[in-house]
Amino acid sequence: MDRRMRKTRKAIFDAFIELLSEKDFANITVGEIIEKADVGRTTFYAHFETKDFLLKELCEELFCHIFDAVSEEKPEHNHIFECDSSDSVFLHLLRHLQNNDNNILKLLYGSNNELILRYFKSELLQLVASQQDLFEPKKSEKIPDSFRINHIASVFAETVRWWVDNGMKESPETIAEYFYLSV
Amino acid sequence: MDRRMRKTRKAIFDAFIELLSEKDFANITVGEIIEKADVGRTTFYAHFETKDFLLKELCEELFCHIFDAVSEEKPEHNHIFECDSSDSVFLHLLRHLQNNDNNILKLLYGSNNELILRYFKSELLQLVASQQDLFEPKKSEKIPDSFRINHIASVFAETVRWWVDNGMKESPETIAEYFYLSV
DNA sequence: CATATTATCGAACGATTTGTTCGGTAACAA
DNA sequence: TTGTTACCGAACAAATCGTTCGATAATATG
Repeated sequence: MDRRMRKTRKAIFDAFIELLSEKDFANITVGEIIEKADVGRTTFYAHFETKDFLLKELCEELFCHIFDAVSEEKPEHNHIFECDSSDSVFLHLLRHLQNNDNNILKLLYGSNNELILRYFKSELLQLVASQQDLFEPKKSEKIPDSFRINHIASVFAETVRWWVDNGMKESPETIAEYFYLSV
Repeated sequence: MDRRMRKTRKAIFDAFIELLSEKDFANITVGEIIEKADVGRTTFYAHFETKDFLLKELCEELFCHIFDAVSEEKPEHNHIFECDSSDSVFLHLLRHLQNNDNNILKLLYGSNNELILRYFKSELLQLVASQQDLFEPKKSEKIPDSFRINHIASVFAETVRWWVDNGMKESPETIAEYFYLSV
C-alpha cells in the first residue's frame, strides 16, 4: 500500500462522502466521484470494482473499526449486566459513534441505501449475541432466541437512527438510558 | 382510466414484481420491465415518470390500502388497550399483511431499497400515534414522546421483517404476541 | 544514487441505459 | 358512427459504464 494509493483512496472516499451529503447513493455517478476526487477513471476502477464496493468498504472502515475498538476496549469485562449501567458496551459504542465523525453517520443514514443498515445491523447482531445473557429475559419464555436477539439489535439500530435524524443533540448517556428503558 | 390503461398498468406492475424476485431494485432496468410487460417504451413513461415512481406507487397500492382497510375495520373502537388482546389493530394489520399476497412483502423487503421501509414506517407512525395512549407508558416519564412513538413503530416494522425473513411460518397471533411482549 | 516496479493518467472505445419525439394504428367512450 | 386518446415502434441524443492502451512519474528497494 503505497503513499500514492493511500492518497487516492482517501481522495475518493472524501469525494464520495461529500457527494453523499448532496444526493442519494443511487444518483451518484462514478464520473462525479472521480471529478471531485480529481482522479483518473482508470484509477477508480483499479481501487474499487464498482460503486457498491466503494460503499461497502466505506461502511467497513466506519462500522467495523468502531466495533473492533469497542470490543477491544473491554476484552474480559464480563460482569452481570445492569440496565442502568453507566459503563456498558452499548454506551461505549454510542460514544464512539458520536466521536467518529458524526457527519458520516448522518450521511450514511440519509443516503437511502439499505445496505448500510445491513452492515450496521450485522455487526450489532454479533455484539448482542455475545452479550445476550446479560439482558434480563423478561416475560419471554415464549419468545425464540432468534427473535429476541434480532429485536435488541433492531432497537439499538433504530435508536441510533432516531438520534441521528434528530441531530444528535442528546448525550450518549441519555440515549443509552432510552435504549435500556425500551429494550 | 380506460380498460387499456388498467391493463397496461397491471402488466407493468406484474412484470416489475416478477423482476423484484430475481434481482435488487437498483439493477432492474426500464428495458427489462417493458420487455417482460410487453409494453412500448413510450407507454411506460406515459404511466410512470421514472422507475422510482413505479416503486412508490406499488408501495402505496400495497401498504396504504392495507392500512386503510385496517383503520376502516374498527372506526370507533377505542377501548382500553390490553397487551394480550386478541383483537387489536396490530393483529388485524398482521392478518392483512399475511393475506395480501405474502410474496410481495417478501420481495419488497428483499429488494434492498430503503424507500420501501420508509413508506411502511410512515404509515405505521400514524397508526401508532393514533393509538399511543393505548400502550402502557412503562417506566417512561424520562422518554420523549417522539422517541416512544418511533420506537413502537420501529419494533413493529422490524418484527414484520423478522417474520418475513423467516418465511412467515408463525401465525399472525403468535407474531402479535411477540410484538406485545417486546414493545 | 541507480534501478525496477507499479500506481496513475488521459484519451478513446463499444456497450447500455435513459428519457424523448413523431407519425401511424387501434381501442375506447359517447 | 365519430371523436378522443392510449398504444406502438422506431429512432434519437445524451449520459453512464467498465475496459483498453501506451506514456509518465512516484515509490520502494538495493
